[in-house]
Amino acid sequence: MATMVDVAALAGVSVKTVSNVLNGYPYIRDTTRDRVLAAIDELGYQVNVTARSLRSGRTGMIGLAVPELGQPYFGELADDILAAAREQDVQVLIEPTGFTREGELAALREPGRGLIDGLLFSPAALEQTDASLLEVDYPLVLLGEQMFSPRVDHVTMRNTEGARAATDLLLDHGRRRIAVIGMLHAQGAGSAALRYAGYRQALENRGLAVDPALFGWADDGWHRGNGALAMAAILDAGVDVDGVVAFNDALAMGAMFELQVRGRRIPEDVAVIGFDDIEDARYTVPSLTTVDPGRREIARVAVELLCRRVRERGDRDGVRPEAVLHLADMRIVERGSTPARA
Amino acid sequence: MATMVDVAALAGVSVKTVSNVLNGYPYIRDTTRDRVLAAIDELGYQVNVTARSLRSGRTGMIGLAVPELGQPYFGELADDILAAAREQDVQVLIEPTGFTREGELAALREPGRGLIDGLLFSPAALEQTDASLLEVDYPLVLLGEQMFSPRVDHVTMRNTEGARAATDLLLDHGRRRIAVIGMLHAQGAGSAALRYAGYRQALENRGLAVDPALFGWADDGWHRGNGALAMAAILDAGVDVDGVVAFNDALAMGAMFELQVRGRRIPEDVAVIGFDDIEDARYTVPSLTTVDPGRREIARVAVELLCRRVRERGDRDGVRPEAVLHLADMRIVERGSTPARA
DNA sequence: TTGTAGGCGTTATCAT
DNA sequence: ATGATAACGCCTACAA
Repeated sequence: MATMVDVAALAGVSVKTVSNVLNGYPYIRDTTRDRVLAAIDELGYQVNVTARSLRSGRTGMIGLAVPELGQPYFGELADDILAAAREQDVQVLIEPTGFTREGELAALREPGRGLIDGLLFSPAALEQTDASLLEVDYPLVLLGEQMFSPRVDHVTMRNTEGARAATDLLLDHGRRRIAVIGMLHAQGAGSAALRYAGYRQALENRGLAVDPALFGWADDGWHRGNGALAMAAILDAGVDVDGVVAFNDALAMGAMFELQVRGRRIPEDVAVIGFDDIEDARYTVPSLTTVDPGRREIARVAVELLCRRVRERGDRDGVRPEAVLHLADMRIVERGSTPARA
Repeated sequence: MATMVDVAALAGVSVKTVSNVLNGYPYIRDTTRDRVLAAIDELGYQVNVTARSLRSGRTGMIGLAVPELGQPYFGELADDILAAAREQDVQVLIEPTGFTREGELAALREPGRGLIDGLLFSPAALEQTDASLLEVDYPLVLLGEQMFSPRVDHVTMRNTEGARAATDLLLDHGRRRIAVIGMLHAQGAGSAALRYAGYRQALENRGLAVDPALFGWADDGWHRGNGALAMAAILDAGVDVDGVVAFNDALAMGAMFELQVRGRRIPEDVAVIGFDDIEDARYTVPSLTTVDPGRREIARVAVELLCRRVRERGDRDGVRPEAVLHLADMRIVERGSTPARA
C-alpha cells in the first residue's frame, strides 16, 4: 500500500504538499498540483482514513439509532439517510435499538463505540421523563417526535397536520362515518396522540362529533394484523363505516384486507387512507392513498444538520448554538383507495 | 478525553501495563490490574479505537452491501447481520447497491472507502460473467446465490430444496392444480430458476406434469402487486387452481389478496405458501405458511466466516484457504394459509 | 512482571 | 508556495 511519503517522493515534493493537494489547499502552483496528481494516479494511492481520523479527531462517520430495519418504515428511512450521508460524504453506522428502552439507552451511552462523530436518534421507547438523557456531550439530532428536550435538535414530521389532512380528504368526499385505526389506550405524546389530534380537529372544524364507536384499537403494535383485527371489531359491532383513517400504512393494509374479505368495495363503499407512504402502499389492490410525511426531507435535513453540528464543534468552544426544530413538508399521495377527485 | 498516559500516571504504572490489562495479557499481578482498572474507572477512560486501528491495521468494521433496506427481506437480513456482528464485537457499515450493476461494482471497488476489514456482499444485479470481479484483495463473503466463482466464500440458502418442500406440502394435502408465482422469462441461475427447479422436481417425483397454464409471471419484480397481477392472469384465463407456491412472501400476499377478493377461501379452496418468512407473513389473514430459508443462520455463519477470514489474513501470508460453501438449514413454517395436518 | 523507544500515516505549526 | 518536524493515541519489540 502506497503512502503519502511514496507519492511525495515520486512527485519530488514534500508530504505536506501532497496533503495540501488532497485537501484542496488553494495556494499551490498548478504544475506542482499536476505532478502530485499524476503520482497519486500512478501509484493508485488512497488516503488512509484511519490515520486521518487519528490526527483530525473526526472519523467521518455518523451513527443511526433506529428500532428495527425490518419494519419497512425504518428500512426505507435508513435508505434515505444513507443516500443523504453519501451526499455529505460521511459513512453511517447503524445501531438497532429493538424498540427497547435498554437498547436506546445503550445507543445513547456509547454510540458506535467511540468511532462516530455524531448520532441520529429515532426514539421509540424512551419516555418524556428521560429527556435529561438526551443532553449528551456529542452532536445529537433527534428524528421523530418532538416530545423531548427543547435544547436538542429535532427533525420531524407534521403528525397532526397530516392526520387532519387525511381526514379532511375523506370528509371532502362526503364521508361522515370515518373509522380511525391505531388508537392506543396508553398514549403519551407519541405519534398516536398527535395523529389522533389531527383526526379530531378535522371533524370538529366541521362541527362533527367524534364517535368512540369508530375507534380501532391497536395496543399491540401498528402491524397489519392489528389493523385487520381493529377493523373487524368495529364491523362486528355493527357500526356503520364509509371511511378509514389509519395511523400507518400497515394498519391501513390490514383494514383494507378485512373490508374486502367482507365484501366491502374500496373506495366505493369505504375509502381508506394510510400514513407513511411506504413502498408497499403502491402495490396493494387498490393502491393505497396515504400521507407522505416527507421522509426524504427529514433524512436530508437531519444529516445536513448533524454534519453542521460536527463541524461547529471544532470551531466554537463550548458555546452551544440554539437548538433547531425542523418540521418536514407533508403531502397527501392520492391513489386508488380514495375516490378520484370530481 | 483521558488517554492511556493519564491512566498510567494515575495508577502509577507505565502505559504498556495499561495496554496489557486492556488486552487481557495474562502475566499481571492482581494488585496492579486492580489499580489500573480503578484508574480507568475513575477517569472514565475509553480506548481510542482510531489509534488502535492505525496501529493494528484493522478497523473492527465490516461492510454489508445489499440492494435496499426498504425491502423487508433485506431489512430483516440486515437486522440479523447486525445482531451477529455485535456478537463478534464488530461494527457494520451498510452500503446500499440499489439493485443496480453500477451500485454493486462501486461497492466491490472501494468498500467502505477503505475503513472496513472485509465485505459481506449480497449480489442482485451482477451476472455470472462478472465472476472475475469477485476476486478482490480483501476478505469477501457472498450472501445468496451460489452462481459465482468457486474460489469465493458463499453462505446461502437451499433454494431448490425449499421450493420442493413447499410444493410437496401442498401435494401432500391432495392439491394437484398448483400455480407457481414469480416466474421470470429472463431467468439465469438466480433464485427464480432454482426455486422453479424445486417446484418442477416435486411434481415430477410424483409423476405429475408441469402445466405452463399455472405459471404466474412477475418479470417486473417480486412485489405484492405483481403477485396479484400474476394470480389474476391465471384466474382470468379460467385455469383451475387449488394451490399456490409463490417465490417470495410479497408475491404470496398479492396472490392471496387477489384470491380473496374473488371469493376464494384460503386455505379451503386454495392453499398458499410463500418463501422467506418475513415478519409480515405472520400478520396476513389468514397467516401465511412459508419457507424459512434460515436467514438468521446465514447471517451468523457469514459474519463468523468473514471475521475468521479477517483474522487469517494477518496470520498466513498469501496462502488463500479453500473457499467455503455453507447452505443454511431451511424449514417450512406452517400457518393458516395451508390446511392443518390431518 | 513491567518499562522504554519507536512507528503506524496523516495533518498542524512554523519556518522559509 | 513549499518544506521540516512534531504530534494524534496506541501497540509491538526489546530490554530490564
